[in-house]
Amino acid sequence: MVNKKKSTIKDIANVLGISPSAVSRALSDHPRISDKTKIAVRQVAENLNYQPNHLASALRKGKSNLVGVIVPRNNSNFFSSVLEKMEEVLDKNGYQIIITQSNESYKKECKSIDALLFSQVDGIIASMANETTNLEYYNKIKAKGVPLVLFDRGENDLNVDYVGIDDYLSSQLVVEHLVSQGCKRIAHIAGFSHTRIYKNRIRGYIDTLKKYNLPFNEELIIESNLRLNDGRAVMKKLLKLKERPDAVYAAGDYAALGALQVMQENNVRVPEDIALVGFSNEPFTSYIKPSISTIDQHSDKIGKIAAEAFLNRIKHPEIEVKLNKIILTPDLVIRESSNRKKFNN
Amino acid sequence: MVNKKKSTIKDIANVLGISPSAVSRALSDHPRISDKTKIAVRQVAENLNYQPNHLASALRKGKSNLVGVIVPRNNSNFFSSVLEKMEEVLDKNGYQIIITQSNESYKKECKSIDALLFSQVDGIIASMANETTNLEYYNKIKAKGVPLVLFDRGENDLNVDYVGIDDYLSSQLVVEHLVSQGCKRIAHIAGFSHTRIYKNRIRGYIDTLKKYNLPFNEELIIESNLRLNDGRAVMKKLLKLKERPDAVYAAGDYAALGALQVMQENNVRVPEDIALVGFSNEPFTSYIKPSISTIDQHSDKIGKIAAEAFLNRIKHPEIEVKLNKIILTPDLVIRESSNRKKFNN
DNA sequence: TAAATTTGTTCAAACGATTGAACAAAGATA
DNA sequence: TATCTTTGTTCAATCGTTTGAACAAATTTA
Repeated sequence: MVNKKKSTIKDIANVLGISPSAVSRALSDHPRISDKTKIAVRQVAENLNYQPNHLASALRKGKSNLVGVIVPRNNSNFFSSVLEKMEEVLDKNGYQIIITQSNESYKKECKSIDALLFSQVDGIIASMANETTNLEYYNKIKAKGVPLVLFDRGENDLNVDYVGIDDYLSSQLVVEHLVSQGCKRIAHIAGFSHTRIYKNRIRGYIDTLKKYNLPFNEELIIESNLRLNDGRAVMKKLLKLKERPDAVYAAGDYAALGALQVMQENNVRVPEDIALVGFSNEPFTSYIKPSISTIDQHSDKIGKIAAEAFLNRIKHPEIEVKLNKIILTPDLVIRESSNRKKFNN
Repeated sequence: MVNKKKSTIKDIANVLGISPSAVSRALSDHPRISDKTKIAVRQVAENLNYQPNHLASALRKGKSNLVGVIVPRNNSNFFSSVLEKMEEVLDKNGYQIIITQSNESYKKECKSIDALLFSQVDGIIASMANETTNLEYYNKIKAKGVPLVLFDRGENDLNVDYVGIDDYLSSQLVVEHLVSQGCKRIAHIAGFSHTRIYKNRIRGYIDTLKKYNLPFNEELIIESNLRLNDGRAVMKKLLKLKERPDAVYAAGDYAALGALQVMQENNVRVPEDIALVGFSNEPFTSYIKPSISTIDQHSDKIGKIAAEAFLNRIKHPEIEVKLNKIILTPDLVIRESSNRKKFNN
């Protein structure tokens, strides 16, 4: 018969006839405790199947060793890859992750923040929902003195640590590549410009067009939620233009996929008639025919750096919290959907 | 200047000149507290930006309102969809989820279990790693008296609640469908048979072949990890057989995709030369050309039912823990990769 | 040998919320 | 008016661990 009652530090103390504090110190390897006692305590702890009560120590120590992470959705490879790396780094430092999903909803995001603060997390690492424009809730985190790190989707106004890639440069890489493939009328399936990262991608797109003296055309840039169906809808509009584009740059891979489907349904050859580039390097972009060129965001690095930024804040609480941006350089992955010259590699 | 010190029940008591216990009862709407006091307490709590300390109440009450979830990986749509629904149901009942990933590794799974028990979770909902055959760690959960619910990947020997689909029936549906399409030599890219679900899929496959008097051929069934590259490798082997199969049933969508790639690279027409069916209804199966027929596992229902099974255990701890299987009926989603007759719908 | 230091341990007060029991005041009942 | 209930609150213990301070015993130093 298994004993279901959880054993405590007190039980160990009773067995050995010493005080609970001695046991506590023995378990945490306090220098003032004799080796003899330490060994005995560890032995008894093992026998009693002792499991320290995290709640009690967290309460006493004022820290839970829990880190809350908020992601818009975790079914994209980008986020699950970021999370995996984050977990790895934090785990090594004795922290555990609580993951919550905002599902791109502002309301859900607020609930997540409340839930995390309620759980007494020692910090929050978040990527903001698309919908979020009101920063009140994020300021609540700061007001509580809980370290906050943003990644991918962040807002400068919050003045906290941020990790992401250079979105402006990403667009520049994409447009320059398309230009090198001979494209002259480049359309952009954009994200909503109220979100900083999408605004930057739009800016990069427009500026680079100008740099190459290509006409910037209002009708070639359409903002959307970047889901598969948004990509489809936008592409249909683009195909209806009197003058079709000869390249499409989508600010998200799912939108790019939707666009590709519509092009294939309309017998548009990719990349010969219209070249296509996506964004995020979701795995499926390499699976399908034609494979889709895209921007790689270094998800593993982002996860690692965000976790380290948090750890740094914890280690040096004296350093004033201020905007501290870490911007990674994106990689353009050239695949079939935009490769007209057929490189030999 | 924002006050970063977190306010406690005591602070509220001080402001109002009442005792902390009165405040505690007021906040939990105790009938013996006057409405006047309740209103005043809520008012002050609001003003002080009071956030209850979950650790303290959890410690006192002996329950954390945390549920640990272990998934092999959360980058598949199946698991993220299960998780989403689980979270929804548990959230409504005041529980929060801590997600950990085993990455299909037994060692990581043990670490996850320890971490969750350490966090004093009130229960664990898990889908076992492929690698796991030793149930010692899962028994540890039971020994601690922590409710355990398994989903998708589970073991009967643990004698706990289990939610999953009927794997045997899934194979039956697939094989019958392929037979109806005129296929006679059906290969199976199988998962490792030491895992119960894959064993059942294999059994269903073999039995249904027999039912239709089709020859069962050892060389047509190959076990693997079911990743994309495994699918590729197995398909290459199958194509090298003197007598090629005319249908391939893969026990996972990624393996099916790998197989599809290899077939396309070898100019095998799908479904005309070889029909293909996958398993799990990952979104990409509907995106690609040809779209892949697959088995839908009702991920949302699984998430919901698993969460409810946990809640039920909590509500009725007196009921003896025993094997309680809930088996859902799978749906076969017929798409282009196996549809030779071209239905008109 | 007395005083100072080191070593190993215990004591008791925290951490913040909850809760059974106690109790005074107000209202109802006899 | 005396007694019983009800109402609204306080007291004090508790959950399991941590930690500053105290202290006795052993060891070193003067």
